[in-house]
Amino acid sequence: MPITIKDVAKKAGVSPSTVSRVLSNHPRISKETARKVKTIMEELGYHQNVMARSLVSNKTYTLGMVLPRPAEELFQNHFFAENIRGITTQASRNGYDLLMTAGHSEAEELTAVTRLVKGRRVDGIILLQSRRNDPIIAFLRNEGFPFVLIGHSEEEILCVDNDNVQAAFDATQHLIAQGHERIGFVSGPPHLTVSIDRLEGYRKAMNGHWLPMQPEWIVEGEFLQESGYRAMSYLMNLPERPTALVVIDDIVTFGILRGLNELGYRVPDDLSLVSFNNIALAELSSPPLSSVDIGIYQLGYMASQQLIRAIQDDHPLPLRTIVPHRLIVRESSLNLKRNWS
Amino acid sequence: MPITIKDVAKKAGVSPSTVSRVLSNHPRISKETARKVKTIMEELGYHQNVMARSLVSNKTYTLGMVLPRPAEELFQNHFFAENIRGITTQASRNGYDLLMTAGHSEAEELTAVTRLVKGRRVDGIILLQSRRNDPIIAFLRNEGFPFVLIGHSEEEILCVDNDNVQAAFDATQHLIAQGHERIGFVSGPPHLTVSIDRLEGYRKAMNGHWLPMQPEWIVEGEFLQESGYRAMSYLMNLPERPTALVVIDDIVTFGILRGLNELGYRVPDDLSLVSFNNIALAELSSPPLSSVDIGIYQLGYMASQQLIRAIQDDHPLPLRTIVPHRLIVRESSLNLKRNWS
DNA sequence: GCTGTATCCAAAAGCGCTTTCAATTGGCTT
DNA sequence: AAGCCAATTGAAAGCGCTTTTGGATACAGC
Repeated sequence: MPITIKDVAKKAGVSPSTVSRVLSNHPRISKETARKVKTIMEELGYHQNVMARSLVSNKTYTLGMVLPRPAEELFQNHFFAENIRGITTQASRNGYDLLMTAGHSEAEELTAVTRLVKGRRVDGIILLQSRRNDPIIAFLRNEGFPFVLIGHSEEEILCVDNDNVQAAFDATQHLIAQGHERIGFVSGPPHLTVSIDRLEGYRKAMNGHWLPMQPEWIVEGEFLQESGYRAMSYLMNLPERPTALVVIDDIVTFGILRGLNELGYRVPDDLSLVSFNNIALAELSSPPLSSVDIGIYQLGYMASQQLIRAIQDDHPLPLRTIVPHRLIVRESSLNLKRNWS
Repeated sequence: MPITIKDVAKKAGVSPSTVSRVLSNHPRISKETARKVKTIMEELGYHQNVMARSLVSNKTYTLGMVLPRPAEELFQNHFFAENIRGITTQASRNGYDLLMTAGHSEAEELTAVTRLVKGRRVDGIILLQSRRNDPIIAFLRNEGFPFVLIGHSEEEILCVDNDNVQAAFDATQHLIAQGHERIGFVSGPPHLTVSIDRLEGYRKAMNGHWLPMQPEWIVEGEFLQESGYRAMSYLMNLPERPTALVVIDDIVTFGILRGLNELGYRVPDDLSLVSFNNIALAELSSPPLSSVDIGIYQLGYMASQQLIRAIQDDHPLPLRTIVPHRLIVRESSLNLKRNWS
């Protein structure tokens, strides 16, 4: 039988309401009473029943999240783990926990979110991926329920994202600074905003330096190793091939790297490479990859923060939060002789 | 104002208790009434308030978990993501959700767990790592609160783990089958059970085939790339060096691989490698690594399952669940000429 | 016709907490 | 001394649900 505020109240010789007020640091309670009650709580080992509090206050101090379905494994894993870390850190700093639920199909995901929202299980929802016309977003908007999207959206919703145009611009700029003039771009699926934005950043940088852009230097693919492999063999067989590549994702670069290895080309001597996301592996590959760190931890951190703000005050927030990126230069894009220590 | 069972009851012309019974599929309710009530619930868009139910039934249908603090990044990320996937899949299949909370120090972790347990926030706890004399384990045992540990423990608690002796035996056996006789073992920190167990498996396999074991072929280190690098340079400088290695962790193998690369050795021709955990990267490296898949997803899955069983029925369960491993043979241990397709 | 026994449902208590409303006190003013 | 205000606390209602208890109805057996 757990200890309740009644037990504390009785022992302290006050009413349950007083104990409750002590719990929530109510201002109109005398210091003396507060201290006395707190002592008794310690003594009795009292702990607040969260459910009961939630029921009456209609607040759960919990953020909800639907587990993303397995997608591009490697990046996803890294992204997911880092992201969660950011989310929970900021959440727990504000007294919130994170509730996760799984959905193995789009329909199930919606059901799960509905259950969380309608069942008053959480105070807000964090969304990790958005599809076009996402029914979950539609549902949440319709309910007027607080939520934040980590990623890009055209819609008028709270979201946290990177400036991908600028990121690609920076990456390209870096290659240009290393003396490259023939720079290619290995993109992802062309309908994704991230592909579009990064391509634009690449274009901007190239144009800014009056560098020619051959259409055949721009290749589209998936976020897969194979895509990189294929792009590599295509590009290296061009009569006038690029000396450097900006690549949409580290995974794709691994494919390129593997292909180059097989063909006996060396990185960065024969081809310099810069890609995106700076997964842990980027540092471990040989040579280590230059990569744009998109601040995954911070994406989670900011999302959590913005969501909690949205929950707590009704002031309209700036809808879009941009998390800064950072180009991490490693050997794959350095115009130096390799220098293994 | 959300719709409650009272609203449903009124509209259906029954009492709230009847609605409640319909919700929980109480047997003593007529099919007809049940159908009628369910129709009304649909109509009104009723959803059960989870908090209220939890309050009275003293069940939350939630499992709790403390986020591991950042450790060996790469493996952790992979492990964590896969693990969570396993946990939530099985949990949601049983109508449970997963609540995560963060602790940035050991003390904070304990506080967090206390809050979950004493605040009746969750029905059980999943622990991801165990230290010697883990205060969290002590606390949970003391409370008699259901929990499961993913990993090894000497104590009499519910846990889910691999058979690491057998796994190492299999890995070594495989190398022997490939014709190797001089096989080394690159271990992890010597006080960890996982290191001890895997070393034992290696020994068993070697002894089983009457193969000599040089003490200098056994090297201890950390779960770090650098450890592999160092082990490699040590081993390759031995007068009688091994032709194959069993390595405690894929990350360590990456270090070995990098070192070998620098020195111009080739894998598997000059040195064959088998390691553990089969992280996503193992497949992507060149050459792809042979690795023992320890079934991370299933570790989570089983942990979730065992915990829910422990929560739901009081029957004593088998304390230890062993998740099967599987050796994935890739090029790093194949005694063939490399054959890139 | 009366009791027995199923079956189905309603009434009401209560889970542990917050919060409104009112009561009590002591110190000040007039 | 009466009145008033502020500060502090208590009583009680109620959040939405489950569950116990018992009432109503129907039908069988005596």
